[in-house]
Amino acid sequence: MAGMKEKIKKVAIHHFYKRGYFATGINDIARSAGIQKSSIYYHYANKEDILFDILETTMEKLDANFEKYIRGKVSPEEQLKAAIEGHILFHVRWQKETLISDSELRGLTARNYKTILEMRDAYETKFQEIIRKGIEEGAFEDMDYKVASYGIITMCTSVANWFRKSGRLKKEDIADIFNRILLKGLKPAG
Amino acid sequence: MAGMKEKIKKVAIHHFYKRGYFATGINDIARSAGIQKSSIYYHYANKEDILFDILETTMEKLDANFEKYIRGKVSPEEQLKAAIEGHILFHVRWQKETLISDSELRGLTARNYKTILEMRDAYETKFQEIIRKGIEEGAFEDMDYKVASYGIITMCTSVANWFRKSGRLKKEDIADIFNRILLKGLKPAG
DNA sequence: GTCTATAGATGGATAGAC
DNA sequence: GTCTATCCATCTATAGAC
Repeated sequence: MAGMKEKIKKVAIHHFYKRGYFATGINDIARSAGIQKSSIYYHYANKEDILFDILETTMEKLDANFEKYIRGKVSPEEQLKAAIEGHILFHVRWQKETLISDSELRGLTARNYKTILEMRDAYETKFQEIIRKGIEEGAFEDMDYKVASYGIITMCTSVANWFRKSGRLKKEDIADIFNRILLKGLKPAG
Repeated sequence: MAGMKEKIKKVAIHHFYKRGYFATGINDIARSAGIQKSSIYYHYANKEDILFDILETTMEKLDANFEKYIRGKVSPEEQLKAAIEGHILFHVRWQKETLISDSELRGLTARNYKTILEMRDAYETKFQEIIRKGIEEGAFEDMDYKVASYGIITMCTSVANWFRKSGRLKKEDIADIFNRILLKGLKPAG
């Protein structure tokens, strides 16, 4: 069937999100895709390969999303605000995928693990550079820019954990609240 | 052997932290504890029971830690600062346990899951109440206190993910940086 | 490209001796 | 309180027919 690989990926995302990678069996994925488990192996070399596919494409999309939001922004303040907004909206839009990216890295063997980690590090470095430059220019308070970036990124990543489309607030509201706290928090006092 | 239950718990924490709950076998735990896997079942009813024991005692200690730090603090600002400091230092002190608490809840069946979730909700509510009161009194900017608390708690929880004892900064430095960003970020602008 | 059948390993858990 | 032995379910992955 054409598109079966995409279907397998889609149902795998659902299961990895709901129960976790190790708790999900090839059988669960096959059943949800409407095929026999052996047919999975025509499309993917093994179970880890499915996870890696999900993580790799998610990281690629996350990076493209960053570049889209940052385009045209010049000052560190503008850039950070755009980066935070983009990061939050992405984690709402791709809630399942980002949650898997955040919690299932241990399912990867050394080589694949390294690949994804390098992509994540490259992404975090972009955030860090914005903050580092902002501190350098005096737009942000002097502080350890790496620790600050860890905290900021994780805070924004967390929306994937608790955001509900049926909730009181829209995703744009969340982005506004977090941006208000974080930008004010980074600016030099009085 | 006296203390074997504690030993099992200790090596289980190590394995759950390193590889995750589902990826860890009863055999791994038994080997690390220096006994046969069947002997595990003299001390614990089943595998999940070990996980539940870890999560329950961690949540109890986290709550006691909160109360210890909050004691004597009156204003919302003082209280939030103390709560944040206590939360961060706890997550550094009990790094493995808190990381498991944060990522292995899915290993629990319904009843146990509910128990731990209620403990976590009660803890988060204490944070939320501080922020809600601070907004009410005008000490903090008017914003959705629940969303703010989710972000703040997750940001502080994140230290369990990346803090290294061998790193450049001491745990107290991290607490200072985060408190500076967050308290300034919550205070009304100008 | 999907199927049936099954290999081969490992998982959690129990029985009963000591 | 720990052991040996074992049951039985489940898991990933492969072989080979269609």
